[in-house]
Amino acid sequence: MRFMTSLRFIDAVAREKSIRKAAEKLAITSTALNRRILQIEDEIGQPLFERLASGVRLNTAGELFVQHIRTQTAELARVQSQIADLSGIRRGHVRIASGADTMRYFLPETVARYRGEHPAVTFDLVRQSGDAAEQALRTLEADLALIFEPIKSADFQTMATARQQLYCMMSANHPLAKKPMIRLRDCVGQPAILPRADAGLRQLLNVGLIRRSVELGTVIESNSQEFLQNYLTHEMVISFQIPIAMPSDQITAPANTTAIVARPVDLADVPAGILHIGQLKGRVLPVAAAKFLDSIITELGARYGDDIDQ
Amino acid sequence: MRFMTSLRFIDAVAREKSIRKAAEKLAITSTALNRRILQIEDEIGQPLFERLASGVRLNTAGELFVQHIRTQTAELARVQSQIADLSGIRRGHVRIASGADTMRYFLPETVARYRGEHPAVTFDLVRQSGDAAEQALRTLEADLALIFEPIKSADFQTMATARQQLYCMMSANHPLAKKPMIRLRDCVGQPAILPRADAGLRQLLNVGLIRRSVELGTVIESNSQEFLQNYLTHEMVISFQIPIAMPSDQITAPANTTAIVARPVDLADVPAGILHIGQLKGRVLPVAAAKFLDSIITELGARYGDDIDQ
DNA sequence: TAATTGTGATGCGTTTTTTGCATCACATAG
DNA sequence: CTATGTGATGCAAAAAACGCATCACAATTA
Repeated sequence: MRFMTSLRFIDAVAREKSIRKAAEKLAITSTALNRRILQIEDEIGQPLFERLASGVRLNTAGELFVQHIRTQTAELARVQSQIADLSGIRRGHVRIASGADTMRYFLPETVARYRGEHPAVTFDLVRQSGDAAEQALRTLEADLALIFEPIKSADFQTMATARQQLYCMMSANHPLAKKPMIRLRDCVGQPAILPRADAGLRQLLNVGLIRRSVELGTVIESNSQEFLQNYLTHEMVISFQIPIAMPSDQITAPANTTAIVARPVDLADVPAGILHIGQLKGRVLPVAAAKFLDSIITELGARYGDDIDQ
Repeated sequence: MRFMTSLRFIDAVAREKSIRKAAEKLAITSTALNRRILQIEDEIGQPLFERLASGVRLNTAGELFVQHIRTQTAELARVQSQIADLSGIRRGHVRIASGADTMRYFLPETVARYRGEHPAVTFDLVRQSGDAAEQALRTLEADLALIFEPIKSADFQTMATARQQLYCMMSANHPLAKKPMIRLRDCVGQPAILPRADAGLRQLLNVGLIRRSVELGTVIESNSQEFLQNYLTHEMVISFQIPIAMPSDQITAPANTTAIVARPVDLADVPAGILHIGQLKGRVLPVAAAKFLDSIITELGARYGDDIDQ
């Protein structure tokens, strides 16, 4: 959209905090970009940026204006999506910010099913921490966020939730694999490989560990789900996971049929965590995003039945 | 604002329903305007207008897009107003749609007082019927509307009301001027000069006349308050008015001290009408408009005390 | 029926705006 | 003090927007 160019540029400068850096990203010269900014500032009647030796920074007026730019951009996307929807084929672009949990199996499957019905809809899937995902909603870089546990922002509007019980993951040969249900006291001193502290799962687990005064032998911390999962085949360690991040056969499989097994952790030790699916409060989503949200809710319903909530 | 040009142009074409007519109003050639529209349509990916032999008309996509343009324009004005407000001096522009009643004395006085405090704020005051005023709010051509009686649209958000008793106006020599309170039966067959049917006052009066089975000798109808008022000095006729449309001395003055006198109509015959002050539902007003609304409410409170409501 | 009027679309030369290069002025870090 | 980064600015080239003349089409009028 040509008429949005100047606004897009200002947003870019605000994000980069530097005209030259933003210019490079936008593939224009800094002079052209600088002039566009000066022109808008002239039209507004006062500067939007403070000029520092290290670059630029939004002043109060700039904050207001950039906020306006972002909502306007999102609104335009919504209207375009709505217009495209008139022609029958659903078009559009859906931007999702989510933790790693749902990126493994849930989102690939759900997105694939949706794209099967609406091939003209494209997706952005950004894996990030819960805090970052909430921030992405606020800056309108994302339409939807899927966050496992704690929701911190009052701007987050939960559209659906799913209760997720904690599971203990280990090699099928692991002694604990014989137990159908894991108590935290069984894990005392067990070598463990855990997600990093910014993951909702880790925070949930920590609460349980403190409550039961259990200490694990944490040998590795990683924010890579792939690493956590694959490491289990190489060393006798335990890990933890929630169902939505596990392939469907792993939960139900009896011992010794798969290399890695999952055993539920007693809810008395660690209560079920909540996976929140939501958007920015008060925002009207583009058609494609709204429909995909329906799709997510349907899929959660099919998987977890009573454990989901709208 | 330069980046709004194309959008403003499209809005103009939508209103004029003709590219050439809009071009004339915008002081450009029809070719330039036509090309801008074609360009936007190209970017959107589908036409916004139907081309007819008599001009153009918005299609469904166009309706959506123009709605977006109008809200964005209003939003931009709000943000600009907010930014200007940062610098201390309150700037901005307030657009008011109102019936004739408040245009006589109330708005001139209230606007003057407000501009005394905030000289940088400018005003548009459009006198129109209640229906037209509601329409102006919807198309975002007005920020505030003052409407005496019936509110028809669900999009109208009442921010304040003032009860207004009907008054009978006449020359001080008129026989009815001797009565301190007018009953409708006193008016049977009286030559009267009334506002036209689209005025809220007329509708209110009609209900009373029908209920009491009274017929007036309606000799003149006019939508000009000036005419109604001034005609009373030339012929022995009665007219009707609400307090807000009368100079302050006319209500209280005893007979024979002014040429024209006002006498209240018994509330048992004609109930008090409601003056509604409101905005488009859900809209966030620019700073200047919001503050002026406060000013209106304050002024109403000072004049009518208990008879106002928020 | 034919002429006229009014509509939006388009080719082309002109004007205006935007862009990029080179450079300046300034602040900060080494 | 020098080196390196920043945003601002003069000037010429490139790009976009504009206006004129004209076309094609439809509706209205004679």
